[in-house]
Amino acid sequence: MTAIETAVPGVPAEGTRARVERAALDLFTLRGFEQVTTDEVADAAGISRRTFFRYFATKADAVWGDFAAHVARLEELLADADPAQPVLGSVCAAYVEVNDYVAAELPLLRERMRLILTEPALLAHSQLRYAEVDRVVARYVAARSAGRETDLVPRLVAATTRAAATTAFQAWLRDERSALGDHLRQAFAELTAGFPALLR
Amino acid sequence: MTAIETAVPGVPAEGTRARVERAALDLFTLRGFEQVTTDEVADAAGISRRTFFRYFATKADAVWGDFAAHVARLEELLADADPAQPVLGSVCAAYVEVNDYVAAELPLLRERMRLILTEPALLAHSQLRYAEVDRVVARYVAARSAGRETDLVPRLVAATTRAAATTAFQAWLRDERSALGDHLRQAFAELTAGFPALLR
DNA sequence: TTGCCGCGTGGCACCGGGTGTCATTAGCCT
DNA sequence: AGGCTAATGACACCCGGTGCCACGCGGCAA
Repeated sequence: MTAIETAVPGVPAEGTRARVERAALDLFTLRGFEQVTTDEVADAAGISRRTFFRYFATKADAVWGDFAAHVARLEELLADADPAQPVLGSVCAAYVEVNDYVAAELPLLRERMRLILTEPALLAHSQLRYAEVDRVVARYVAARSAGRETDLVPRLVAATTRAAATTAFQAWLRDERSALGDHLRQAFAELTAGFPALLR
Repeated sequence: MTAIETAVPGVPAEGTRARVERAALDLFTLRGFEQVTTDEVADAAGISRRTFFRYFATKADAVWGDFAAHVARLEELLADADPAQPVLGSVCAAYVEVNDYVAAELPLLRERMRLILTEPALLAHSQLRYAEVDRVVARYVAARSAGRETDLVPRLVAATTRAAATTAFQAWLRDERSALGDHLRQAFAELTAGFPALLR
């Protein structure tokens, strides 16, 4: 496969990153993450393998988009949360809001998340990304409950809410027509109420 | 570094696996997972690199011991659980019991878990191992609640209880003299009660 | 215009994890 | 003794990731 546009050295590239992401997503979705080499992705995007690794630290990073901005937004939402609201409620609300995408972005999100939650190598890698999210949440809970970020409860809230969110994403992926927000709210409702669906 | 015992080809090896695990654990703990090559581990254990990968599918697998047996025991505990007990309680109890180690095994467990939860590459890899655990738990919850393994609630229980268990392990690692069971019970108590520690 | 410089780029060599293949060797069975 | 099985080790290879260097474009100053 050859390049659509030949890259010009010395030029700021202007949209190269997005083009590489598209090529990566397409190839990974089509043939599977492990079956595609970084050489092929780079080639499809019209850059060299070496340059690919200047845009993305690892092969896996090419599917995450601007995840750092996502985490930053979550952090802002938590910082702006009403202190009168319960801590756990604020965390869940922030998760719901940060994942409130406009309709046009949903297909891309689906593609990303399908890869991340389906491909073993990407699922493993996700743990490293989600660790950043956990730290943000744990820090917030610690601050609100006058504890330390490394205490059991802040970490527990971070780990379990994130697990719930991930599970909601899985459910969303399985049902093409469902709304992500509904799954998230249902998952958090179960979690915060101690799984009432299991009472019998 | 040279071998303690030179391996004899054709002989069943008898304890080679355990020797490799020890060498790996020692080296990883001493110098860090990524800083040690599989060549060095193999050499320290007196085998070739190629043979190392016959005992362990990946470098990371050398720190997990017989994890499949661990998962199998959890599955048995769940199968033998009292059907009169609440589902969630059975899952938590099984987690506590499967992690009820005799004192002599605790230092080894600490070493393993410290590596797994501290080294980024191992933390990422852990996701793949824990996915097996999640499936076992989700299957049990689905069976008890007349649902499917892929439904939201079974997956949710599996993901959140496992997240709670992992968090308990982290707390245990931070406190040298604490009991793992105490952390697990406390984490599960918080989880199943909807985090009462956060009420204010 | 000429010459210099910064920077994105690509080529290349290298490292390390992981795999397929093949020859070697020992124990065992007949 | 001869043949079979199974564990091993050597070798070549693939691929992700990195360090290094040379190239070429645009911009800037003289």
